[in-house]
Amino acid sequence: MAKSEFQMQGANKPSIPFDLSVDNVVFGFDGEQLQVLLIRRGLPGRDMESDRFLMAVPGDLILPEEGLDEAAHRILSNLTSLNGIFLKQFSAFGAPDRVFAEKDREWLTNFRRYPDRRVVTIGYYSLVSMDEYRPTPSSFASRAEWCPLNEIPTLAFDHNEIIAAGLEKLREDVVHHNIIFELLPEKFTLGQLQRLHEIILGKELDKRNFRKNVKRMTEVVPLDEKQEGVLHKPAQLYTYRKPD
Amino acid sequence: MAKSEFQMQGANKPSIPFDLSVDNVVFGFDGEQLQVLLIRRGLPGRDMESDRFLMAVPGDLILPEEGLDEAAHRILSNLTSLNGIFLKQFSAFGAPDRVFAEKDREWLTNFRRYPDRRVVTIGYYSLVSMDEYRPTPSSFASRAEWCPLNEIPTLAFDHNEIIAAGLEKLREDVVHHNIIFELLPEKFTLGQLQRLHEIILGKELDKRNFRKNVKRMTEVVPLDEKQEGVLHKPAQLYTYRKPD
DNA sequence: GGAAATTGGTGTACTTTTGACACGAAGCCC
DNA sequence: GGGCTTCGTGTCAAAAGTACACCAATTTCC
Repeated sequence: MAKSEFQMQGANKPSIPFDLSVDNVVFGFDGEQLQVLLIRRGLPGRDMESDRFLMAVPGDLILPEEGLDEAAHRILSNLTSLNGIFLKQFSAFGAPDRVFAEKDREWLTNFRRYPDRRVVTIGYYSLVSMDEYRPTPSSFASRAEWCPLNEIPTLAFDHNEIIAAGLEKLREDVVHHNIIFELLPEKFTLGQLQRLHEIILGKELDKRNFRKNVKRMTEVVPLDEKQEGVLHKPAQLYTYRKPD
Repeated sequence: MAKSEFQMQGANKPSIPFDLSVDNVVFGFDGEQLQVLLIRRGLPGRDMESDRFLMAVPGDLILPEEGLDEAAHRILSNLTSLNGIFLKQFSAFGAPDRVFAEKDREWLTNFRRYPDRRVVTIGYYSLVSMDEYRPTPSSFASRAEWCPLNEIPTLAFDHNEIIAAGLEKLREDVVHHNIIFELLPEKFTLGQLQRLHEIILGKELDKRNFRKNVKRMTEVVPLDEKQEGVLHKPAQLYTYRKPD
């Protein structure tokens, strides 16, 4: 029927196809500060010392037959060996020139089959406790390292922007979705919980008021255990029980 | 350099390219209920009565050189003549088979150059006052109509899901981002504002408490005007002044 | 064994916000 | 003028938020 009429109207001009990718902003917490998981691109065991390519958030192209969430998990697992962690889609990034800066050209031509293709990426963020998940690089990651939020260098593509947007979304979600517990070890102290809130929200909180509020949350339950191996009074340990 | 090595590792398997689209969930409010803008697909002035194709949310493929937000505005404008309205990206939808249901096959083969291509779509939602924006169909929309939220038929692709997800996001944003004023005419009464909240949130609110809260919002300012042409006591009109 | 250093853990008084609740006023229609 | 409809207002009690200071438990160092 009217195919040609519609083509004239712009309904299907796109002839240059898109590539689609996923980028994972993984936040980690070590009890002190908030960090982001970055990879150094290269070959594992070979380009360990190379800084020829910019660091990046772990991300890659989506395969033709996988869903978005599925891709995010696979790619994170491929590059960093982190499996089964919480990942949440937060935004798509699609500026037409987002991968075409000069700084990214060499990498693209070496590592992508179609280096001139526009790439739209779906951003996911994640939270993990740094104690419980140790990333180890593989695939095209020669290294996978935690980097403190305020020491992030210039990254590949628009990854600095993506991290900023992920952090903003994280802040929103922490307040409204109890998402913060994904970032803590299974057993945690109220001190850790409070420090984490303070770091994510970027402001200090009153200890007594904070604890008053936590005690009102029935999901946070005290354990029969205390902290060990610390150089001060050991704290009560708590855990988070997900509501049904 | 190592291109072939990486290809072996799956870094760039995708050979089937993706198409990328935008879908706009436009919510409208008429003072009574919440509606969604749907298009009937066909040729304007020709397929007016045809129900051969399912209705859909206004969406289309992104052009090779336009940004995502840009695409969303262009497409909405093309299909419905709605210009310059608030649009906010809320989620990407990328199930591998999302456009391949039987119900959608005929349309795809007629209207898309590559009907077998996987299509990932970026969802945007929008709010408009139905008084101020009257959609008129064009491009491949033969009609553009408001449809009450609870009367939405089975739509094309996964558009029913997209609307549901958009509504959920809208609910979140209404509470935290003063987004609700995009949906009201420039001048509105507190009664309208309250009804709109009630409809979006799906619960009743106490009138006096509601007004107490609104009066604490400095962005909502009373005008020197009253409602006219209503068959009861006319209400004070207010307007919303965006903060800097 | 005692002092210093460090973080853990607790309660009270005040202010602000939330939530429940009922009735007269203003305008239209007849 | 009576009936209908929506507008517009205040109070009280309960809950939540905020500001604030000290002793306790443990390790380390002497």
